Amino acid sequence: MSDDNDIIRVRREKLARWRSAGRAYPNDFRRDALAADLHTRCAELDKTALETAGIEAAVAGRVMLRRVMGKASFITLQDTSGQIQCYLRGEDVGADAYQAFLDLCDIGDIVGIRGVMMRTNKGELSVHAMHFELLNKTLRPLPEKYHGLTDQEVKYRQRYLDLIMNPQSRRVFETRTRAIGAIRTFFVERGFLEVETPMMQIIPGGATARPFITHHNALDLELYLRIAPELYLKRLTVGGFERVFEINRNFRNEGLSTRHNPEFTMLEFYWAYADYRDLMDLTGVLFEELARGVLGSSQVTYQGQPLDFGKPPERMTMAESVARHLALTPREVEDPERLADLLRGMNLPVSADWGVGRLQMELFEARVEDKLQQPTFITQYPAEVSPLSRRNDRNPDLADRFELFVAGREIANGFSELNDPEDQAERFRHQAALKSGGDLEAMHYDQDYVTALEYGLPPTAGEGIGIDRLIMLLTDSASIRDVLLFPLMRPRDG
RNA sequence: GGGUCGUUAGCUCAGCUGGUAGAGCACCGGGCUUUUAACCCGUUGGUCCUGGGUUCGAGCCCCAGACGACCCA
Repeated sequence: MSDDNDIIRVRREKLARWRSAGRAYPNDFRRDALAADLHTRCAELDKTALETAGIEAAVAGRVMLRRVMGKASFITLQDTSGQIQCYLRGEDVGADAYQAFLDLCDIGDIVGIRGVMMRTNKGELSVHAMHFELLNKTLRPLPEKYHGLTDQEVKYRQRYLDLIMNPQSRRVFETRTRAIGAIRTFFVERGFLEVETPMMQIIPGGATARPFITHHNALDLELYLRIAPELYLKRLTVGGFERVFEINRNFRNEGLSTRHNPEFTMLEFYWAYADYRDLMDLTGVLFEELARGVLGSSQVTYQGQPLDFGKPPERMTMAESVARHLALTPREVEDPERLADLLRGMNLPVSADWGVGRLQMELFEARVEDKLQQPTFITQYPAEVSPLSRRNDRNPDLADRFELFVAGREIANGFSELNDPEDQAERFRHQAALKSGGDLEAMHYDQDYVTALEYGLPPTAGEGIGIDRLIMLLTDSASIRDVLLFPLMRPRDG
């Protein structure tokens, strides 16, 4: 980052010469063609056909490569669509402009070129320049032209360099945008209304997580960055928006990892007169359509592992999955003593007040979760860890809830919503007790939300899908940082 | 939080058993009118991550720390 190396000093001198020549940082160059479009338009035209066609083009972009051969030069220009070669000669662009190119223009600079399409002897499509103009003299050199930028940290900290140098990185973020667009279309087509709900909340709700705290001066009020939009979206369902969704940021005050960034993007949607089984059906369709629409195939390769989104994901209860992966009998997997022994045998903490469901879930997280490679729905979560979920009709200790796992990771979480205000009040009281007992992730009691439920939430199902993790799957990215344009990084000191 | 690996020129990387700090690209000067990682000739450029220690002498060995990547919890 230092300013005192020779390369930057020389470039500053070139900038000074450009300024004194009169017209630095011009703003009037108008481009009429993109590199990729020129390649398409001229694909069928050979060298002689182009000579007679006389196709004119004005291109602009960043100089990525530069090959000077005395009185003639080639540069490789990169714009938003791709790259195109340009051919410059003094006798075409004018002696002064060509000299300015030789003296002032480096790799990385932004230039504008007007000329005629041609092909070189080797057949490469090029813009034969009739006009050359420097549009921005850059002061810092780009990363090395052949190896490019490979340093992970620099890619994250200076994403613009990554985007200039690595078309694969560009593609990841283009895919991200296309996928989110496809998700929007999917829900809009099915009658869901996209809404925005508060990011700054007086009571952070909708998930068990530690929030970020901030302060509103005028009201002298502690505010929390939201950990989930859930309780607001369900208020809207009370209000008669029977199908709503939101794609937006959540904030959770937890550590950084290849799967966690403190701010991340979540899709949540709520669907009145549906239940958690309807959600699983819809989710299977969504994932298949996304893979097909964005990647062109329902077969996805993630980190060398084939994933099949072409058929509905397998469904398994949590108890079944634990029994299967730990080779337990149906009787054993319902035996709290047996389950607690297993946990203790793995050096995992066990609390005396955990029921069978919670014990199963701890074993699930320890031994099963990361083995679920193919898309799999795990159903029947313990009600005690699902304070916003409707209880199962046959077993009130279980919730009508599922999570979707792909490549060993939780991607989605959905359930039939708890719309019994008295049960909800009871669950909040339990959460508040945990909170005062020191559980930093437990929920607050949200009276305003209970009041909304007292006006009547229709029977509703709701789901959240972690968009970043989904994009990781679709782009074969190993780290969440690879799908976030600006992941949180510890500041550099000095 | 634990483990492994890494940090050397603007960039990508070498650097032997501890003995004057290296290459390619970029930059600078020269040559070159269809090159394409252009090429040819000649230069310039260093807080070897930081701080201690061992040693006649440390990029290299030892200790501590910072930062990063990966794996694990």
